[in-house]
Amino acid sequence: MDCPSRELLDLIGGKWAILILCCLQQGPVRSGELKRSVGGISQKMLTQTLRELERNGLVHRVSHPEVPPRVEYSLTTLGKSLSGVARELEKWLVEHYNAILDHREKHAGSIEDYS
Amino acid sequence: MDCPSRELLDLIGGKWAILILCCLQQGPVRSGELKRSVGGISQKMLTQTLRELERNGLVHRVSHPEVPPRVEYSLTTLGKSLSGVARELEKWLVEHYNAILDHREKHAGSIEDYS
DNA sequence: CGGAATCCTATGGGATACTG
DNA sequence: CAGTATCCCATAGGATTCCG
Repeated sequence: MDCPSRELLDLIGGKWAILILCCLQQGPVRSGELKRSVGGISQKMLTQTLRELERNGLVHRVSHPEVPPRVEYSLTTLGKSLSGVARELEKWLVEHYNAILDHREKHAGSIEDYS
Repeated sequence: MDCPSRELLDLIGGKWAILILCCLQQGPVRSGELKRSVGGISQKMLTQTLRELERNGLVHRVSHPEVPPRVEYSLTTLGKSLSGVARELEKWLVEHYNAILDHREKHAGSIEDYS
């Protein structure tokens, strides 16, 4: 079974990629601010995830040769189009999240209770 | 930063969930056949993922009281609607996958090469 | 045949300290 | 300030075996 969706999930399925993409939707953001606005992300994962996004052409990195250093990240065209997809995901979830929660509750404990 | 997309990824971000949902799109499939048609999945992950999908109301499980046992899985209404979202993901990916691959190649080795 | 129960490893990800 | 380098752990997931 080959299902391209899987590939996409490899791109954005990590714990932080989507959050970062969301944070970049408003325009260029510099590293430190990005870290704060994502919230809870470690320095390591911030860099690592950004490198990955960069490698896939979703995020653009600009390093200003100043001191102290200043680095800004922004979405590429490709990244913007992907964040559009992310909004589709959001949309689906907010529409159906209650249904999921409801089902979980009904299912809590019982095994014989199908819907 | 809260981004509902993340929640959805928790639902289907695993290694197998999407594949299973795809395999169920054609209609009810029994366990063994599902395992074969997914390909490469272990017994453990098959059951585990199905239980999770079931728990979230995406998949429906019917056990026929026969011997040898026969169990069939199918998509619920919710599951079907989700697999629709999956197709959106697919669509995006097939449209942009080459762009991603191209970018990766250009990026291979160079760090200073932005797009 | 469908699945539960173990055991085990690979790795995603966190905390921390150090550099330019 | 931005990033790298370690160290460490929790857990996702694979292989295998046993049960109705």
